[in-house]
Amino acid sequence: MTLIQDLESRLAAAFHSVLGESVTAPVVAATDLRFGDYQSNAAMALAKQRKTNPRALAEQVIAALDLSGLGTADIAGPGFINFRISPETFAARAKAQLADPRLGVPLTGQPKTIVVDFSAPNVAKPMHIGHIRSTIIGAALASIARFLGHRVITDNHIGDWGTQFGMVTWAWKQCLDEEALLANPLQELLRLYRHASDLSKADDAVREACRQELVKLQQGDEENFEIWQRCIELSRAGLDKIYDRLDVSFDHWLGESSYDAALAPLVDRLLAEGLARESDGAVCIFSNGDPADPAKDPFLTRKDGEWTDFPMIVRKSDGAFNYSTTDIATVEFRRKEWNADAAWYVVDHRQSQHFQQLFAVAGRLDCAGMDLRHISFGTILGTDGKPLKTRAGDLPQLDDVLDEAVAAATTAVAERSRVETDQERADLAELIGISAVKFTELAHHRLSDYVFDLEKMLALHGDTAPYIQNSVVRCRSIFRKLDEEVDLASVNPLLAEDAEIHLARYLARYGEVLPTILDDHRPNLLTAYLLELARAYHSFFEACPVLKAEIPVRNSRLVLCELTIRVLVHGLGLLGIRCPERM
RNA sequence: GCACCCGUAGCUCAGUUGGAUAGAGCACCCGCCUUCUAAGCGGGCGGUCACUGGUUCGAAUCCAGUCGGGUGUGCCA
Repeated sequence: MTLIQDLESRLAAAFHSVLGESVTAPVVAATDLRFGDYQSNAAMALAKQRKTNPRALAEQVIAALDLSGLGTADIAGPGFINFRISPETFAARAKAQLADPRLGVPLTGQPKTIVVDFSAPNVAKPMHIGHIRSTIIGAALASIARFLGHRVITDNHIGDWGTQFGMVTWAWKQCLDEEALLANPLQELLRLYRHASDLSKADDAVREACRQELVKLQQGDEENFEIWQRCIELSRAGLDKIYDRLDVSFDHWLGESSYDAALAPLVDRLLAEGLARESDGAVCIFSNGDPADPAKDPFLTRKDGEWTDFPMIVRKSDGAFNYSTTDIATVEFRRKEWNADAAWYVVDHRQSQHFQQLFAVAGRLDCAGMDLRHISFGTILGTDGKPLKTRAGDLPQLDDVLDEAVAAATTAVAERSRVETDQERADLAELIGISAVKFTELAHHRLSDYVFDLEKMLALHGDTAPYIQNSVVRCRSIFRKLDEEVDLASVNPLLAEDAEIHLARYLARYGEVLPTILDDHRPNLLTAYLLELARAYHSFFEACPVLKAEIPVRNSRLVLCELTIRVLVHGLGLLGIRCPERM
């Protein structure tokens, strides 16, 4: 049980004895430590409902409140109830947390089967900087949900059956450079894609030819299928390399092509059941009048002063299926085969309209009970405040960005690091460079656009991954210099100094912070917490010598050190970030 | 036109169901390494939370409107 849970149940009991009925009395971490450790505003809210005096109610509740073994409570202002946790309580918490493999984090009361759909790059194109948000946020949310006790299935729904394959296939037949393909497969595939893409923008005949190549592929043409297969193999190897580097993996790689066989029957069924109909040669799903407000209807749009149809196209007039078709087939598969209760789509905000339609369609099918979420995110900007691009006007490739980050980290390591061998320095630079990129990504609110600034990301100080990693490294250094075995499990910590109490206070919050992340799918709540904890540790480190302290105090401090390492390493681990031994 | 997202310190960003004097980091200024890793610590400077109304004991947060920015808007994904 977390401190908040403990306080809430005791507070609820006190309210019950005063009011004679059950009420919920939320407790939150205090907004300002001057007021205490935790606070509840419940007396004000409940007094308002009952039209009584909030302060008087709070006083009655406090009189009835049993906080034995926790701390004290008092009333402030119009009726805030402030809780002050005793150092002894924090000490006991630290001891228990150290003995708990879950570090004080409760399991969810309602475990669900959740499919997390993230990353999902288009095959035949190298991953670019835009893929990093989905990949990093998705991986973090998946591992957090899993740790909290959900059954999580991660699925890389790669784009391997869409229009870009028509383009690549067309260009492959026109101008494939076999030598270049062997030397650098992804670059050659990208060249082919760009070649076709550029030409088809200017030339309708090329555009049509590309479309036809896709139709042939989807209809089982042997030559096109062979080309497709080779593209997939080559691309997959390139993608694996990047995922290794990012330390990201998936339970499944069920791309669009996995659903190929389901597409035609799906469209037939939609037609037969009257859920879709033909329009301009395409098969489309239209509004069914729900919701009644046309502004909220994802199948309507306003044009020339009238609400007009904005259908979801499930079969194009050329006969090919598209993204919408595979997505409907995919959600049905996840429901039926995996028995999923929920699916989280970690995809950028520009596709929100698509997901509104998809979710509405799922509701009309057998997926009605599923909790479908579009976990959208904003755009990555350059330092000029505009969407990040290379000089050529494309998005920078992810591998190049990671290389740049590692190069910057290499310089920093050369200047600062205490590690000795070249190999250690190279490993450390790779770790720090990539950690910094990942952490920066996770530290932002996912919905806001953010400026991608390598220099700040790899800063030697400030709110960055290295700041947290450094606190772990400093902490580990103490244990390295400790010249005896200490049985930390048997230590009963004593907390006297402010810095010790403050550190223990933040350690106790780990189990309170983690579950809140899933309320709105916000990994940045965890980065903020870890930064606070690292800050508390650095302050403690300066103020409270460990090895020089007398035995009982020293052992207390060792408990705090060990627990800090565990929480920081665990928290960073959930975010997909490792800690070095030294730096 | 319509829909969605955003507007907080010079810069980059936090701010959990509405809470108390709105917080970090960077930059700038002043201190701290013969003592466990200075990628650190302590202190200072810095904001009319875009604007206007409303809801109430209380609003950066909720509602309405205005201004500014971004994104999407029938066969791309």
